[in-house]
Amino acid sequence: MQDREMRVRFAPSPTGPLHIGGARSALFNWLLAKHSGGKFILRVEDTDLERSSRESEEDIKESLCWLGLSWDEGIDVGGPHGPYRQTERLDIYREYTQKLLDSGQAYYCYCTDEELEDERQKLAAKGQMPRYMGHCRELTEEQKDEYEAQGRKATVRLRVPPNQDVLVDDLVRGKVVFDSNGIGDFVIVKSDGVPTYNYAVVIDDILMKVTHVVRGEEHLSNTPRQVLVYEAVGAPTPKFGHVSLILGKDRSKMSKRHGATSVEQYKKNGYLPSGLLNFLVLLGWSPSGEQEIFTLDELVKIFSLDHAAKNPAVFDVDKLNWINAQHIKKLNDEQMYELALPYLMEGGFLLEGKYERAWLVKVVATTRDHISCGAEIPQHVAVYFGDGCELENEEARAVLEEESADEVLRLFEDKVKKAEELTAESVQALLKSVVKDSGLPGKKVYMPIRVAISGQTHGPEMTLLVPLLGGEKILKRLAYAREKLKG
RNA sequence: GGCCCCAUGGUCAAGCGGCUAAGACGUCGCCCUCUCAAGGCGAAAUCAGGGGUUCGAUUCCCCUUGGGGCUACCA
Repeated sequence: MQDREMRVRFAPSPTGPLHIGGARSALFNWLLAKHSGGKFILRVEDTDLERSSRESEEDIKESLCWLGLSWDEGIDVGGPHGPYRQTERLDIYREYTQKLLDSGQAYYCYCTDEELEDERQKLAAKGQMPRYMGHCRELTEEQKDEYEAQGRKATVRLRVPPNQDVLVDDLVRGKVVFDSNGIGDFVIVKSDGVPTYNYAVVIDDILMKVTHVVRGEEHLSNTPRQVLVYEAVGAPTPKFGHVSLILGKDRSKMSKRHGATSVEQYKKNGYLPSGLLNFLVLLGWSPSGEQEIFTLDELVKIFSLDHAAKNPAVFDVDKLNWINAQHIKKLNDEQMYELALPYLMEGGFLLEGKYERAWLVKVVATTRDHISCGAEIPQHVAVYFGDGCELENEEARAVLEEESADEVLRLFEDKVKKAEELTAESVQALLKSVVKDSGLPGKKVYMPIRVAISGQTHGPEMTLLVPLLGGEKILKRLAYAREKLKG
C-alpha cells in the first residue's frame, strides 16, 4: 500500500491584494507539496459575490507569480478537478445539496435576518453561545408553501446532530474537541443559491482530493463545521494543520494600520521574493539548525510541519530588512541593476539620459552592501549624479573652511588633472600622495576632498566615489564648491 | 458573554523532567576606518503569576491573568 501523493491547496478569496498572512499560507503549502513531490492547487473562493472581484484575483495571482509560488493545478492552468473558481462550480454544489436535502441531513430555512438577529440577542443575553435553535427544522409542506407565498427566500441549513463531540485532529495543535451543541444548524447555501465558505470548501477539497489542509489559525474554530459536512456527505476528512497567526506590532491581527500588509507593497518597495519568503517562513516555523538565510530550494529540502509553532508571531520589519539585505548581498551586478531600475527612473536619475548603462551598473553595485530594499537605492546613488553639490549642512561647510582645505583641494585637483586613469588603486595612491605632499593627517585630506566633491561628510569610500565620478565631473564639482565658498 | 487556540529576552525563537536556558534581529560597547554603512568581536536582556505531580520543573496537570481567533445568508 503506497501513500497517496500529497495534495495541498491555497484557496484565497479575491477580496483584496495578497495579504502577508495569505502569502505565508501559500508558501507553507507550496513547500509541503514540493518537499513531498505532491501537487499544489490554487483555487479561488469567490462565493462572496459582494466583495470578490476579478481584479483582486489578478492581483493575487500576480503576487504569487512574483513570489515564485507556481501552482500545478488551478485557475488558468486547469487540471483534472476543475473548474477551480467556486462560482463556476455551482452545479456541483447543487448536486450535493440535493442529496443532503433528500436524506434529511439538510433542510430549508425561511427565517429572516431580523428573526435570526432577535434569536441571537436573546441567547447572548442568557449567556449562551448565539446559534441557530432550529426554528425551521421540522417545517411541514404547508408551512413551507406559506413562507414561499410570503415571498421568503430559503437558505439551506445542515442538520447538526446534538450532544456530539466533534474532533479535529490537527497536525500542529493535536486533538481539539468541540461540542456540537455549541454549533447549531448552520447555513450551507445562501438564499441566492450560492454555497457558504464552510460548505463549498469541503466539497471542493473532497473533489480535488486534497490530502492536507494547511491554513491560518483563524480557521480552527470553523473546522468542526467542516468536519460535520464531511460526515454528512460521507467523506473522510483530510489532515488539518492550523498555523499560528501573524500579528502586528501591537499584537493584534495584522491590518492596514500596521503598515504594509500586502505582498505587492513589498514588491513595490524593492524587496526580493526570496527575502520576503525567507522572512515569512521563519514566522511560525523554525529550522533545526542554526542557518537562517535560505534559498527557496533549500527550504523545499528541509521544510516540514513538525517544527511549526503554535504561538502567534509578531511581524518585525527590522528582521525582514536584515534578511532581505542578506539576499541582496548575493545579487550580481546585473541583478542589482534590474532591482534598481524602477527606482532610478522614479528618482529621475535616468531622465538626463547621458549616463551609460555600464556606468550605471557600477554605480548601483556600490549600494549592494548598504541597502535592505530597492527603494533605498536612490538615496545612496544620488551622490554620483550632477556637476555640483550643495553643502549638506554647517558641518560640511566648516570642513571646507578649514585653513588647510584650500591647499589640499589644489593638490588634489592638480593630481586628478595629471592622472591618466582613475581606478580604485590609482586613486588610493593619488590620495596617499596628497597626504604626503601636504604633510597633513589623513582625515584633514580626505574630508575636505569628500565634501568638495560630494557636499557631504559621509558617503561611499573615496576609492569608490572618485573613479566613478571621473576626472571631468570632479573638476566641475571642485570649481562649483570653490564658487560656493566665496559667496 | 460562550467556545477554541496560545503564553521562553523588545521581536523571531531552540528547548520536548536534570542545561551556566541555544541562535538570530534590534539595542549598547569595542575593533576596522577619511565618513556613513557593511563586516568582526563582545555585552545587557527571557521561562506571566499561583497551586499541584515529581527526588527534581521552562518542560507534565489545574487555576488565574494576559493575548488572539471563532461565534454571519464573510472567507
